[in-house]
Amino acid sequence: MPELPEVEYVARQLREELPGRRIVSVTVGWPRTLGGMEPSEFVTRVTGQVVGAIGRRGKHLIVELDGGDALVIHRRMSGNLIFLPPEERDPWARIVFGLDDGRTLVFSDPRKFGRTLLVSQVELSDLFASLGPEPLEDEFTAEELQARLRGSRRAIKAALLDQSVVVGLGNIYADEALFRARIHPLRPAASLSHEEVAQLRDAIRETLLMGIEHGGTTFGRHRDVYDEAGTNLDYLNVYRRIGQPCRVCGQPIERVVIAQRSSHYCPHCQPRV
DNA sequence: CTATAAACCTGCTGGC
DNA sequence: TGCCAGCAGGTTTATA
Repeated sequence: MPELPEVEYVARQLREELPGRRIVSVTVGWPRTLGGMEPSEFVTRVTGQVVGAIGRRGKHLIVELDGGDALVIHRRMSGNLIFLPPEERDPWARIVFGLDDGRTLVFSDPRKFGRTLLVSQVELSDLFASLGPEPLEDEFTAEELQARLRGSRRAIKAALLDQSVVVGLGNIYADEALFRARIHPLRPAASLSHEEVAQLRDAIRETLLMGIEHGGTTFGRHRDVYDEAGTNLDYLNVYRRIGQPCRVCGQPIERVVIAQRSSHYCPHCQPRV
């Protein structure tokens, strides 16, 4: 579920809560969430650590620990990081962190696709080695994007989902950005003019910023750390609006499958030519 | 390089 | 009401 806006929103919240807090207990409810590390090693290396800076790279949330290691959390499809109210239990708790202020932070993940990895600094950079530019940073220019699309004949939608082209976009925001740029999702990536790439670059940034502003898109399970849903669903133009009238021209929104994912677009505003 | 399918998992919705 | 098919915010790996 979570794409860049949902991860960034939660990162900002954790930045207000976690730095300086000591992790006093760790419980592993689903070992595979650790991505191969033995639960005993994870618990040993995390327990007693003091949280440092909170970061984000693409859809990965980074929690620095004072010993030099870092927790890298990827929520994948259904994961949430939530402060669990006292005396409440979460049926989907995969990892539970007890803090020195008495609170409990839970990695809650019904579908179990999410990952909470403990990595050294070296492992961290290896993990991110093949990731593309951050779309909200200055490095993400139209020239940079065009360079990464050059020579690619696959559908632009598929290219936008590829985290080595640009990080942070998922199925919702890729569709929304293409609508905002008025580009059909099946257009071959390298067929976009420089003008169109420039529009797309701007559209990506605006779409993501809007998502962050609204606390992310919730149509299913996305919640922030206080268990609140985001409101960005109300502002979407095409995603999950099949058959409904385009907010710009009134034509019904259509669906096509690209890279095994539902893609939503307006046939009038986003011409195939 | 590109495309496609399957795998990893559980839960919700809609149709009959 | 009950059951089943289909679908869901992501990523990796295998196969053609």
